[in-house]
This record gives sequence, C-alpha cells and structure tokens, in this order.
Amino acid sequence: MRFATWNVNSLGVRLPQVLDWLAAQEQAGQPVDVLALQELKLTDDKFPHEALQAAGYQCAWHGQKTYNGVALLSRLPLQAVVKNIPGFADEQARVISATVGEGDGDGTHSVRVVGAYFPNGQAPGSDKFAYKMDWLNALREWLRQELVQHPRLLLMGDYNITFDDADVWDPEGLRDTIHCTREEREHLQALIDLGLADSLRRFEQPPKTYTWWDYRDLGFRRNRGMRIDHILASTALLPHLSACAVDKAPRKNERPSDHTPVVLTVA
DNA sequence: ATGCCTCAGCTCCTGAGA
Repeated sequence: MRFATWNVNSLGVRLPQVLDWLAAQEQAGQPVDVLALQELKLTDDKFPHEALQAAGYQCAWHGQKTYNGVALLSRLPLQAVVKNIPGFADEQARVISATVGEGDGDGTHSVRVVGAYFPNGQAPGSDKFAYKMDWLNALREWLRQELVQHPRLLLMGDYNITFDDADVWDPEGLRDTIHCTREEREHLQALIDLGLADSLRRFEQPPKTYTWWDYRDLGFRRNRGMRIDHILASTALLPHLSACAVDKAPRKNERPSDHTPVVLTVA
C-alpha cells in the first residue's frame, strides 16, 4: 500500500492537480491508496467528494472557511473517522483520522491513519506560537493513547517543524526562526519518543531534500526550501516500510501548491 | 528587509501562510 500527504494550499484551486497526480501515479503502476490533504480552505459543503469518488477514492473531510481544513482520500473504506483531537477544544479544523483496511486498527492488516495540519506558529513569542505549543501538547497526549489502541499507526501531514539543520536550506540564516526553534523540535522529538519514526530518513535521500519552497524569490528554482511535511510510522509498522520519497513533480506545475507530496510504501 | 508570492474574502486591500 502507498500512503501520501500533501498540503494543497486550497483544494478549490488545486483539485485538478490532485486528480492529475493520482491518475499519474496509477498509470505508473504505483497507485496511491491513501492520501492525506491539508489546507483545503473550504467549508464542508464545498468539498469535491463527487469528483474524487469518480476517481476511485472514498473521502472523509473536516473543512473550514478560508483557512485550514483536512481530508483523507482512500481506495479502501475509511472506518471510525475522528475529527480533530478529542478532548482539545479547537475552532480550527486541523486533524482527521480513520482506519484503513480490515479490522479496527488493531488488526493485522489495517492501519490507523492520522492526517494533520500542524499550526504554523508565525513567530516565537507570538499568541500563535503559544497556540502551536498547546496544540502539540494535546496531540502528543492523545497519540500516546491512540498508539496503545492502534499499534499500526501513521501520522502524516504538514508538521510545520523541521527536524534539524539538514531540513533547512539556510540553517544559519533561519536559526531559531519559526519551524526551526528548539522548542518546536523538542515537540517533534517527543512524538518520536512515543514510538514513532521519521519514514523518509529510513531510506537514502538526495541531499537538500525539502517538501516546501517559498513562492517568492524563485524559492523552488533555487531549492531554497524546508522539509516540514512528514510521515511518522509506529514501531509496529517499521518492518513493513519499503520506500519513502518526496515527489517534486507537482511543485513544477503551473499555479502549484507551495508544498509537494511525500509518499510512503508499506509492504 | 516591515520586501519578494499566493489564496480567500463582506475582494481593488488585508491577513495569513512559512
């Protein structure tokens, strides 16, 4: 099975690109089975479920006007859908979870998938940074329980956090700025400490591999980017991971999202 | 560098993203 995550920066604008990308994967003989989308930027009533269903995908979505919004697309049924972080009151639509495959997530063949759009945080010391920290605390404590109930779990999405300097095009110039602060990285490490692993780094990657490039100043052409979209896999899934890579092709489209997909293959 | 680009919206500017 192949799992992917993609921050599309408006599904209203990017739907044709999503459909094209999914079709291209299928034509290449590597269909994407589950795709997590972030930044839909549309309300639930505007979600294009018919077009996606016609393309062979069942959907679960949690939308919001103007900002945020997340969805899961799957070729197999999505079961036990949960929106946002239970117990954490949040007006922002940032998380959607479901079980894919047989069973309820604790079975041998099913996987519990959590798709997430982590808060940006804007700048250290801001109200939005404080919200990011609160949100990360809530996510971690909820996932601690989820991993007990669902040992086979993937956490994928736009984390808005880099692991280390290798994830940043200019680590000196961007030191301690948003996505690169010690506090954010400690939160990311705390997720790893729950029993999750960074799928991409389990496989050899080209140097300067990023998932986001600024629209401004020819960021993509100059490869001035950051790796802030991740797929974390639970310990129980690790023996089954067979590949993980960033697909830069969609970032070369006309009117691209500023993010590009990360794809994980699980045997 | 309070800049660059893109998107949504009570749209001809502003807020937010990262």
